Amino acid sequence: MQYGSVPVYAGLVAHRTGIREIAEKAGVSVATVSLALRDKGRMSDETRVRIKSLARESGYVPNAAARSLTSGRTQLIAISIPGPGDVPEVIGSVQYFFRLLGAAAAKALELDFGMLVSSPQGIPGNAAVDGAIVVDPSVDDPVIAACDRTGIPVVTIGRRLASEGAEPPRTWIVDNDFRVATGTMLDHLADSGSESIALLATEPMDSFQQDSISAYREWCRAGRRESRVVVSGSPHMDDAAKAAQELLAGSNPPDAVYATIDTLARAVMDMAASDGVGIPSQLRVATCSDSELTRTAAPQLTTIDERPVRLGEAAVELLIAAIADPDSAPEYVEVETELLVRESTS
Amino acid sequence: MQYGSVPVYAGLVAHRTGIREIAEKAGVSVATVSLALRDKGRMSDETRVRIKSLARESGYVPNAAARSLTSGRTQLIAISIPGPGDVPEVIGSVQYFFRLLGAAAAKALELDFGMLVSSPQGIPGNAAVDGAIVVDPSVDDPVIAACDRTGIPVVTIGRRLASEGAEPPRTWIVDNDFRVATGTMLDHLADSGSESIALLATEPMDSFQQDSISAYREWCRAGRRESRVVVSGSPHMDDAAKAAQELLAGSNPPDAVYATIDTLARAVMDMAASDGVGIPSQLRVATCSDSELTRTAAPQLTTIDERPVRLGEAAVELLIAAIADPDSAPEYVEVETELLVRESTS
DNA sequence: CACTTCTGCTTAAACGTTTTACCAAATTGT
DNA sequence: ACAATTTGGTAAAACGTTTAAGCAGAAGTG
Repeated sequence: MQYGSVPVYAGLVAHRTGIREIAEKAGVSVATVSLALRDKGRMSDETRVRIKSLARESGYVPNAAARSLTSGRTQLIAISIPGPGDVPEVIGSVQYFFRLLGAAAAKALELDFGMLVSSPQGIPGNAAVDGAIVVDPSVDDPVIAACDRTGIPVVTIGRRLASEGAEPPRTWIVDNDFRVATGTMLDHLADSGSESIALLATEPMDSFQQDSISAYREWCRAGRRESRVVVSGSPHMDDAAKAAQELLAGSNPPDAVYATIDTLARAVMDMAASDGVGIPSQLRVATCSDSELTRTAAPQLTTIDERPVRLGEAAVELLIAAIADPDSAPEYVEVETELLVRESTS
Repeated sequence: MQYGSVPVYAGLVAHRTGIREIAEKAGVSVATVSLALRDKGRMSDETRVRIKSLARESGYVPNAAARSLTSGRTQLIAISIPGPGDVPEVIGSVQYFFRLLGAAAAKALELDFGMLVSSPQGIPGNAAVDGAIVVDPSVDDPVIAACDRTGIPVVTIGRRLASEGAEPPRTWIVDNDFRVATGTMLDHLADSGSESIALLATEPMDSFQQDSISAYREWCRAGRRESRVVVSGSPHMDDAAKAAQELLAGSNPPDAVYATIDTLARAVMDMAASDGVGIPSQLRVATCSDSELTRTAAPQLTTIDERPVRLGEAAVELLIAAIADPDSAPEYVEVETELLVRESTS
């Protein structure tokens, strides 16, 4: 019924009614229509209501390009996410990105903005955007550089590692406090009875792992414990397995491992299984980034949930606020992490 | 050096040079500049070259809104992907979507289009797009309905299940041939020595599983084998485990299972492990959607790779072709799947 | 030499809004 | 009763491009 009766695609694109036609029907000027629809200007209530209902009836949708032209705004923001290809398909990371992206898009939609997918290499050619979100910015991020050139605001999720010499441009930042999160995790492991806790990280190094490592070292120093950090060459399974072996094979292996990403945790679990080491009885394992994998692992993995949904939403809110008021000072917003204790540590 | 010396954000947005200023500098009219930059119109080579280099020097970027206004095109396409929340976070699905999205965005970029993330509920408010891609369309997809109303082309990835009564609107379709893929998989299992092969699927049902099931039934009939299909209530681990049990617990269990998604395959493997059934020696397991999970499972899982990258690229190419020529007839493009044989079946 | 046909531009309208400035009529204040 | 103010609008410019139409001079044609 809905389709089929009227051939919608007739070669000619459906004519969209504009402000002009509404003005004609209502017997007023286009200016009046424009003002009426946006609850501006002065006119009788009767006129305003009449225009609005007329607009609704005729299915009026304002032309985004025309609006854009006068306002100088596009109501579009770009989001740059380490894409497949750039990033090994670590399950936790992909799920994290996907949830973040979905939440950000939904929030943008709610605030009447569209979200453009940008590659980390740069923003789509001409598509002028009012601002950009950069997830896990690289040291010399091209998207940030591009925005900086045109003077549009940028919100990063995660900090950029400082590059030497160059003073970083003004950016708004949304991040977790991984120093606190790491401390909470280590406290939990210690409370559960772990005596020697090791940390397993991986190249490429980023602000998240950097923070975790330094917080770990401090925590160990404060508690007069020995610290032990192993950094895998890559997050891939083979490198991860090597790193796990290095960590566990020694004469006095740790009784707990905090691995910064899921493939590392998994490598540890596999190694433990093949050595007949019980989890959590003989070895506690925990990781960061909650995902389907950690929820359904056997045993289920204790993790830090970074709350990607909140990160995405916060970034969009911050960015849109910055767009609305370009003179506002950059802010730093912290999203609280949550420790999810599961079987692997209890 | 690059930053810091010049305060880029000075409250006032950086003035962007327009066609007018270039015209002034070059001592010609704006029309000439416009034509020169797009290799149109008649003018001396000298003038054209002069204008172009002037434009380059002054960092001219055409105003997208103004272009849009005259051309009626936005150079923007929307993509609707079952978002987190709508879809259980099945690892394979998320990785599939993520790769598809990344590839589609890159291809769009290459063809000078921007890609807008749209929720399955509808296209971002005013953001006028020239076309849309809908991944796994639902029966009464709101995005398709919206596009149909405004007469813009839609490419779906995966078919819509037919809804009764309503004739489906004209859409371009990109899909895998799951009938062929299923046949290939079943042949492989049979060639490996499997005598009784079962199929495990899940609600919600979609075109992909529907095709797989019917192909499976046909294949069994053709080979005079008994067919056995179990459909899980949901892709979640608990339901999947129940379905796996139902499949394996009987008096004469199958010696091979083809599970349509990874959580189902995983449930089967877990069940087998706890029953002490060897994989692949006593039970072969295979699934669809290649992901990090199937690559790193122990044993590694044989899967069908749907080639999400190719799907995404093909959809974008098709859509942009349809935008360029709105009168063209809808096409159906098939992306070949690939059988990835791994330990779990050999 | 008187035409036609190129060549290399220019002028101006158009795209669909928003916004500023202005105006006539009605109302209020004194 | 006259000025001041308020009400309910309107006209026109502006945003930055594209494009159709036109035009003067140069070059070619018979």
